[in-house]
Amino acid sequence: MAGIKDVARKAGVSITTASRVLNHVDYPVAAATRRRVEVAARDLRYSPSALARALVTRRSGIIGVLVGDMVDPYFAEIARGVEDAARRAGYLVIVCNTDRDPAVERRYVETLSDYRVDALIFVGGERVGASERRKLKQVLAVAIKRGMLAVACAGEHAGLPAIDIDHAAAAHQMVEHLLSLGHRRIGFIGGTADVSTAGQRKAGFRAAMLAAGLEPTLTVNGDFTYAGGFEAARRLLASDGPTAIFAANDEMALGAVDAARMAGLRVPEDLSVVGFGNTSVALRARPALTTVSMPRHELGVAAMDAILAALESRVNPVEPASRRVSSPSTLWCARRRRHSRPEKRRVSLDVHN
Amino acid sequence: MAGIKDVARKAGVSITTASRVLNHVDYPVAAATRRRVEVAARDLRYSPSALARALVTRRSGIIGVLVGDMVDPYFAEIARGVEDAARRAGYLVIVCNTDRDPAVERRYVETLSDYRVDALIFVGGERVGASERRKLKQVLAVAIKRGMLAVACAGEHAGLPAIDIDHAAAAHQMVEHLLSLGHRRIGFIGGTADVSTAGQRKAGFRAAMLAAGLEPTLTVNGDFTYAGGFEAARRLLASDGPTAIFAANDEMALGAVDAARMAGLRVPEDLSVVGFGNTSVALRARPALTTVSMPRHELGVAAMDAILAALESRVNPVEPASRRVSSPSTLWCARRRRHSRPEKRRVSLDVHN
DNA sequence: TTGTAAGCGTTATCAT
DNA sequence: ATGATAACGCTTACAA
Repeated sequence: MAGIKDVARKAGVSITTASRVLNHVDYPVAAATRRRVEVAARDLRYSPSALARALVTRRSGIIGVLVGDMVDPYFAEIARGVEDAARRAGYLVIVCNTDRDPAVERRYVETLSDYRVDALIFVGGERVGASERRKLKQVLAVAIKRGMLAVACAGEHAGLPAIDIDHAAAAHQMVEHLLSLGHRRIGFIGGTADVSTAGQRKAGFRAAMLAAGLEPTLTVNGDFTYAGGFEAARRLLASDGPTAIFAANDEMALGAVDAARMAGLRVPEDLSVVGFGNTSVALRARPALTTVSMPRHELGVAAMDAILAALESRVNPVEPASRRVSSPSTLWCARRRRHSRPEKRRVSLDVHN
Repeated sequence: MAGIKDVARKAGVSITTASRVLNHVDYPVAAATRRRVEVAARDLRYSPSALARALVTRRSGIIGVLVGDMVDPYFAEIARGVEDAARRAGYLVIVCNTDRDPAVERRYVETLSDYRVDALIFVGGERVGASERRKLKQVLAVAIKRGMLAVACAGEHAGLPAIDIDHAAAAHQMVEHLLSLGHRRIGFIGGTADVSTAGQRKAGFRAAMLAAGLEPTLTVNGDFTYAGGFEAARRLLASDGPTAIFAANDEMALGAVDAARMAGLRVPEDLSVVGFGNTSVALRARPALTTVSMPRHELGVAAMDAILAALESRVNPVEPASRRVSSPSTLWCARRRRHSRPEKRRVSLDVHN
């Protein structure tokens, strides 16, 4: 394996000079010398040891991404965004599947720490309450104190600064959309209490209803599953017939659609059902679901960009300096009638601290 | 950041001794000394530099996985299998999205090579014909000569040994299944010619038909898309009505189903349609599609296991020694009639060279 | 413009 | 059972 030493020898220069030609594009080196080194490197198929380089520069050029499960498109799309942004900047991405297990997360954080990854990105909200969380936070705190960067993306995680859409604002928008369609009796199917984003969505729903002078009383909690949505909708429809149901995620919305049909209602003629997340399953449903679009790919890109910015300026992203990023969330509206165009509204994307 | 030096000092021993305690579990070290080192390491939160270690041991503990697009569940499931197996063995996985672009692949191979990853796993078949392929092969050849391991998984790639199901055998099985159902006029919708596995599937179809004394004349080529399957099926149905259609992938099979319905045929009563790949879209279709099950997760695991075995014995997986692995492919049969159980048949999984 | 030499944090080879 | 010390391949003051 040809090293820089070989290149230097073949070019008849010192290792230092070779290094300068190979790395610092701007460093003053005689044109002839530069040429010789470049030729030598090519001839020898010089492959710089990123390991050795990382050891001395204290920059590995590797980013660790922790996802629940990369097979889940939700995580995959975000991870892909991270990877795209990473590649553009010359970084590599290590993907870790944690299955949301805090113990696994902790072990990964330790290992990635050993590899001196430049940053950690936790994708998706954490499941709160687990006692293992404490250990994870500790390990993470140590890693961060040692200079490692870490952010959460699309969900809260270990109290890290988070790159996320504003779930409350997005939910707010969706309610306004329903209101503009003439709906007044709007039901809400929330998620489980242990997921922070679920609470934010519900808060947005309530705020929008109250702002319109309506009581947000028709709310039931689901568990993010199709079955949970089905059951929750059944309850909502039994009690006091809403004309629209807003589910905190698409899966539950789909369950609600079927529950409505089971109850003899036509969707969307008799009942409007909207979701959150614009997952592929929602788009393929018939009729397609109106849903809050989460720009997952862009969120991944934004997370990586935040890391990049911090890496370059050596500013910890925890600092207020880098709180805002640009990508918007949109409302993805299924065509309710022929010829109507999908509607889009902007919702700001923030870095929460 | 506490290094081994700090641990050694705090424990009052030499770096060598500290290293021995920390790594070689079996090396003879006085119990008391061992204890002191362990305590020191814990107190200092010693984080061994995997980089430094990799530099000297020439083993990075990192595996590079190249996929077309990690958002595609096809790739994601295989990559997840790789990651699962890697984690068990203490390896980390760098995931690279190539979008099947040979130029991107080449750059990734170079970069991963610089990072001295222990092995490369190319997931999914390559698109042949591109001129960039030559360069890729060259770069790869150099990397391999330098000791890097490389295999292909679920498709051929750069002539590398491949961990894959036997596509021809699987297709053969599927045809036999259709024959056992009484079908004689069986149509086949192939994939594009530039994908090697497509050719293998068609070969399996032909062989099975001929073995049954039937002429495999009803074959049309598609392009792996829903639309392609639709059009191909239209042609098949127009010419000479088959009672069953076997598509080289699920997407095309779905297109065929709709084409049949458009032609006034009931599926599966009037026409049986089967696919290949048991992708989620096939399983969610109504009625669910009978399809050849590709054990994607297991393929990923098998690929990683092959790498692991070679890594431990320092045997290049190209050698005939490690050609066979165990996981089987199965035929996933949708329930055609009530109460009938999904049927499973085994198809061997081989490492092709 | 170029070179010398001191690390970066480990492991590994000899000694003792 | 334990310890110097030389690599590993590179970057980077500091000189010249």
